[in-house]
Amino acid sequence: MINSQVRVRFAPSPTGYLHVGGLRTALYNYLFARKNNGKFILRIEDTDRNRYVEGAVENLIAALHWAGLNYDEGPDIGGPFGPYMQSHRLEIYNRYAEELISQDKAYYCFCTPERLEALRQEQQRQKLPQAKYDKHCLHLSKSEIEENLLKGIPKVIRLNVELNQKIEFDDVIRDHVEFDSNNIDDQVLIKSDGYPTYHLANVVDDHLMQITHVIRGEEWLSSTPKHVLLYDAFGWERPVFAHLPLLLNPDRSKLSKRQGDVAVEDYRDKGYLKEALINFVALLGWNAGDDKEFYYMDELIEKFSLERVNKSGAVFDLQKLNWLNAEHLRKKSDEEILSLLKKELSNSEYKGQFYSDEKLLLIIHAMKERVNFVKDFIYNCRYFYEAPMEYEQKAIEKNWKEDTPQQLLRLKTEFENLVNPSKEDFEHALTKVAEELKIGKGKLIHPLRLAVSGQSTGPGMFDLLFILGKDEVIKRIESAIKNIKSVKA
RNA sequence: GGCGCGUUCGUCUAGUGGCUUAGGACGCCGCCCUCUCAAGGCGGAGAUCACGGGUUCGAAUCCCGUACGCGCUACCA
Repeated sequence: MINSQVRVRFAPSPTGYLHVGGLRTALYNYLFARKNNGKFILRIEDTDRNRYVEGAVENLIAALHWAGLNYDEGPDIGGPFGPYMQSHRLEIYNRYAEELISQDKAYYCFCTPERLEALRQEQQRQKLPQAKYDKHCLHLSKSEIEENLLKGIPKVIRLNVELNQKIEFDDVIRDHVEFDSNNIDDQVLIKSDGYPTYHLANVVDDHLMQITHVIRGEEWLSSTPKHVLLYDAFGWERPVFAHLPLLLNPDRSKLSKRQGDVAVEDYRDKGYLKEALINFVALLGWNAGDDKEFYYMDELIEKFSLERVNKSGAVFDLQKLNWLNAEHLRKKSDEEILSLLKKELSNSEYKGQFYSDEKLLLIIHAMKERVNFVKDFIYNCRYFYEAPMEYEQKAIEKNWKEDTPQQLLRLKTEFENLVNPSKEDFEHALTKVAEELKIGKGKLIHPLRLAVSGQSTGPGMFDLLFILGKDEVIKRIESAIKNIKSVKA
């Protein structure tokens, strides 16, 4: 072990999308691998034929790539220990299961689902503390087994769990954990369709792929004794185990679809930045021990350690994610945001229109401190892209008074005299009007803002006017004056 | 039911026997800045550290018990 390289894997079953809990598991594996100059492997655990979902693997891979969790070996890129899709490794599992049988550490079981069901019911009726298979087929004679096999009676292969054994293992996160083998069922290893169960496939592959650290969700803690038994039965060295705390709904149940979005794709489509999602999810169950909350991937790699992972579940709090998203967005350069904004625009109702990079950059600069998402650069300030169709009702009542049309008219003529006005020119013009009318600048700014943007909030007045440009400003003042008359009539 | 794991402000968490009148962050509230909204700055409310016993001069921190929550208990992963 001293010289062995760290090798970890993310081993999802392809359910159709990448769960955010899965994203965090993948992230911790990734961080641990990168931190230790190890390898990060993607392995698809598709051993349940009933759960086959078209395109699921492709989705999973796309989500992982989007998040920046690039693996060193995997189904699409191969590697020295492939194939990385369990459904392509069936012979391997069967070979190892047979090996166990030859050593009496596993056995064929021909029991029908009906008998199993009846057994379960009987055990329940007797209120036995634990429902387990009764090892009926363990006691079949050699000839009976031969005969059943020859007849082609459906069979499974079960692990032969010895009674009265103490099974113990160490977990980086949970410390020492102990189980009594009397509580452990003779787990099915190979199903009647010839596919392995998770337990066998997982252990065999982790060994064959030379996985050194098994970092997975806490839901696997209870099955770890079965895995430990398998490692021991094969005479293989156990990996280091690290069982991660679960991600929870606000009501503290396991994070589920019912109570919100759980797919990484959902968050991506809602406009969350991958940097923010990664940052957020990394902090759900781990921290460096200091007050730092804002991280980029390379800093996470540098600081990460399994020892500092928490034991208890963490609620997925959208408000904090939103804050992190805004933080990450603000930290981006205007040029970086520009390309994100252009992509967003090409998917918006404004996709046919042309907006120069110059103008877009001005919008970005003006709005950067006021947005949480890239799409807010469009929908929080539509007035940059089109003249207002209507005016905020509350703001009309507050800002548009009897003398507003006159004042706007006065501003309009003043603006008309400007030649290629800068932001400052607009400001001087407005100041001049305010002085002439003997009123505060605010008295002009608020009605003007409403006239020109339809809203009562936004970036600084003169930034707004400058970005819109003289001609557009004048046009909007004119139509606002008309609207005031009809509104106030 | 059985087995396992967990339990510090609403949420994410710091804390590994004295530095703690339990610190930070999100959210909330207030003030400042200010043409609005943000951002930023300052401040506030918010946790008898689940509960009960021990150990100790001293416990959120160690031990035991209880409660509650979650996970597993499939030829699902």
